[in-house]
Amino acid sequence: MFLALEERLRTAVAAHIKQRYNVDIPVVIELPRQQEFGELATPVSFALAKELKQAPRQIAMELVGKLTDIPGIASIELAGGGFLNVRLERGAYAQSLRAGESYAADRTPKKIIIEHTNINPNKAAHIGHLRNAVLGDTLVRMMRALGENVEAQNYIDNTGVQVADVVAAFHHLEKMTAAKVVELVDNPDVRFDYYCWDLYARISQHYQNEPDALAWRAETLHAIEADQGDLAEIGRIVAGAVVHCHMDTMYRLNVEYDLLPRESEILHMQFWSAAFEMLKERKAIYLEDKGKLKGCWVMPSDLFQETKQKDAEEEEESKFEESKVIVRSNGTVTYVGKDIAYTLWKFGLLEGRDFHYKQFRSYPSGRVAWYSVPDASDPQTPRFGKGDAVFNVIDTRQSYLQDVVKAGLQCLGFKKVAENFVHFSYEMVALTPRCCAELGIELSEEDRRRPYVEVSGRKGLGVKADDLLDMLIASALQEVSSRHEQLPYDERKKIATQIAVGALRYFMLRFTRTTVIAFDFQEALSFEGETGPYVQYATVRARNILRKFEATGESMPDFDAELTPAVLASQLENEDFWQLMLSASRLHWVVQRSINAAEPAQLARYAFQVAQTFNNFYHQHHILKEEDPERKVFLLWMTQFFLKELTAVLDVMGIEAPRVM
RNA sequence: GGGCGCGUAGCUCAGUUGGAUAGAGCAUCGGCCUUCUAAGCCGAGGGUCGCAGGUUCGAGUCCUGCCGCGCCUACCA
Repeated sequence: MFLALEERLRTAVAAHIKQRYNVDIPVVIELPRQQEFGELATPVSFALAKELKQAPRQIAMELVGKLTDIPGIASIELAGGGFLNVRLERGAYAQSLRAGESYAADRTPKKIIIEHTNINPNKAAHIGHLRNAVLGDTLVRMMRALGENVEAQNYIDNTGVQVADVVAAFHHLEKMTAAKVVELVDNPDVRFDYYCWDLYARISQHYQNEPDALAWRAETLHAIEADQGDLAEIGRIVAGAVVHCHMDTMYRLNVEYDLLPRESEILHMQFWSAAFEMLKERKAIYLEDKGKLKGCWVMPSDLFQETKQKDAEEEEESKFEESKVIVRSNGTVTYVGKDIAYTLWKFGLLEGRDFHYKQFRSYPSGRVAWYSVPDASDPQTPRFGKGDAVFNVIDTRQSYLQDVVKAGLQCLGFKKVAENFVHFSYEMVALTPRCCAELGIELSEEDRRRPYVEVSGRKGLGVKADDLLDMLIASALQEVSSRHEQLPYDERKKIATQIAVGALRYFMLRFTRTTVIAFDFQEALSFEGETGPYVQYATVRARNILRKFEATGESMPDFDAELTPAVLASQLENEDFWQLMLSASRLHWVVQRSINAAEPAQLARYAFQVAQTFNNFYHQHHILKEEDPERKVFLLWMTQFFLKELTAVLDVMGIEAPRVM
């Protein structure tokens, strides 16, 4: 609703400017800094002043006189040096909200592929992976809220170095056969992903101490690629079991997937050979015949890096900018090469190549996660891939590689496609030195002086996702139990879990993508202030009002009959009421803005602000004690409206609204 | 060396594609529970927006230079 009004205003102003001044300038619509200024504002007169060489205030005055009769808008006023402040028709606005007019996309949905999570299936998920999954899943939900057709993919690198290292560790350090590893997976007393976490740290340490052991890695990688023997078998077991662990962990956080494409199938279906032919044909890569990259197929660096002009001397010195190897001299393809092939598939550009699919698991929501298999697709398989746009949620450290992939698309002549290939990057989650101390991790003198230390799977340095979630649940459960002793344990546990997930998802979302999260237990475990539970608590308060009202024996009024446009208009003269309703009605507008800005943190911030507005309102107006019957009916409807809207906001963030708290 | 990013209150962070008086949370101090749940509300103190120039009606935001910090710059992924 708000989104539609903003759009209407923008169009009207732009049309008028075009007609009267014959100027095409972008009309910026913003929220006024202070609410007394109205609901919307535009500084367009300033931009126009520059264009027309006239005083902004003069232009603004002319505009005010002409911009009348825009439906839904009560007035436009001149303010300051030339701002146009816009006030909405409160009654009409409320009327449309009450009638349940909601956002409806008036365009055909686009197919959007969002890849996120992508954890190497060789160890438990940690807090860094959580940021990825929460950002990715929230992006998925935001796009769906705007009506897009979204496919959530979680890419499984089950044939890479990381899996190989753990496989080698099982074989060489643990002396386990494939059968023994299966026993371990089936042992209910062992958390397999945690076991692998420790094992991975162990073998990484072992490689450091005895570099000769690195031969194990090569041997294992070879076995996995050839898909033969006990090592390959262990590889399948490890990757398969750990993926299940990750899926369980993510499901605890309300994260669901549509498709798990696996690297083994990208190899098996020979996506690469098709991509290789395309790249060679388009001369995007060439066979290096000299220097240290002799024998490799490489992509020249100028294709994916913008470099300044340099004189010969500098060129001589520059040993850092080199071509990117796509195919190694031994003929094997690098990760980037595979990713180019996979990206081509995502856009439906790998003709004649597709995965085969089977069901991986189904969720209680009804969604089914599929995964790629080497042969024999399930006949029920939906259509995967062929995206209009692709978002890769990958941390910023991989920007370089994502640039190479994008350059690959451009070189192949897919310019438009490359524009719709988005690296949705974000900064890492690091540990504060204090956090390391709490975990009992010894740091070097140098690291202790840093603001934060990078999480490292190789070093086993990190906070596991499930551990953090367990801590949050335990903490929330204590609080819930102290407040609701009489509730059955299962119920309390369920609420505690909702609160824990709310706290965790909100924590991961409230930072903008470019901010390094220096993880701190105290901050992450907080349920007060700008947190998920604060927002959840506001919904519980609203729910309590409605519940208490019904407990008095009164039945809910017939809002349709009682809340006439005149009643709405008169009640909304109260500024508090108007601000709350306005604030709660902006979800789609905020989602659209968050997507435009590529910044889910804006949505989190909005949720907090709406909750804050409600809490303020809650303290000032006692609804159940309201004596004016008309006002009481109105406030009950407002409460209901607020509850519905804030619940919807939380849902876009993947956070549930608990029944009680 | 080059690329990307960051630097805003004691701490952690926002700052709406250049706009109106720079905002939150935490922490500190002071109020508010016989009230629809205090996981809350109200109030106070706290700022050279890293530094120096520039662009303009207007700069925390854009440009240049410098300082500090982080990441990337593999025939690993």
